[in-house]
Amino acid sequence: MWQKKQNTIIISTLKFGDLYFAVGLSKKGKIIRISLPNTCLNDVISEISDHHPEYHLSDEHLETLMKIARIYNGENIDFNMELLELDLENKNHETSSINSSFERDVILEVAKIPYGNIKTYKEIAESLNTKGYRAVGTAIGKNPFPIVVPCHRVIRSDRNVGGFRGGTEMKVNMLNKEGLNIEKFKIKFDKSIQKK
DNA sequence: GATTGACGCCGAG
DNA sequence: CTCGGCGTCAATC
Repeated sequence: MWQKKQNTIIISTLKFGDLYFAVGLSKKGKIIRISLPNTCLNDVISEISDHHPEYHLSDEHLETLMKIARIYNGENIDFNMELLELDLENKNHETSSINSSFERDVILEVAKIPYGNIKTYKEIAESLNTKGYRAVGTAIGKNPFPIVVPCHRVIRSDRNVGGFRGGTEMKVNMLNKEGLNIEKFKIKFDKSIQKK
């Protein structure tokens, strides 16, 4: 006689090539967290379950997972941002993914960066009218929706690629697949510099 | 309060 | 070019 927990989430996984992908969704069907790909299935699951301990596995949402995998592999595909849980209302709820309006504003700003383009942490900060460049970096570091919200397209002002949760290697690989030239972790001059 | 960041800038070597 | 040191600000302890 257990009770059905409202906070239980659904985790779906997909193996694409030799990498596993995972996505966590609320009962409402909104995406609350996306994991970075990994060769270890347990790792991609715990990347989500660490934040949402009560879950059950499902093999639904394969379409969503396929899209994520293809974007990761450098394809330019549309992703419906409406699928992401960006509300702050369930702050104390298990099914919230974003913790503050600051984080939300940062995520929304990063989401605007088009395929194959880059923006600096400083530029993101400036469009939010703050000088808290590091705070912006920290918020981006917590991005619950990597790949889909393209935090891999945010680099440092000195043109170094900067940090990445999944390791700098992964960030460089993703940018390469989107057509950017990188040498010694620095972005080389290319077409995408003429943004704005 | 004090410390910690996926940062930025400037000045010294 | 690389380093330190300091500015700055949100989150965390």
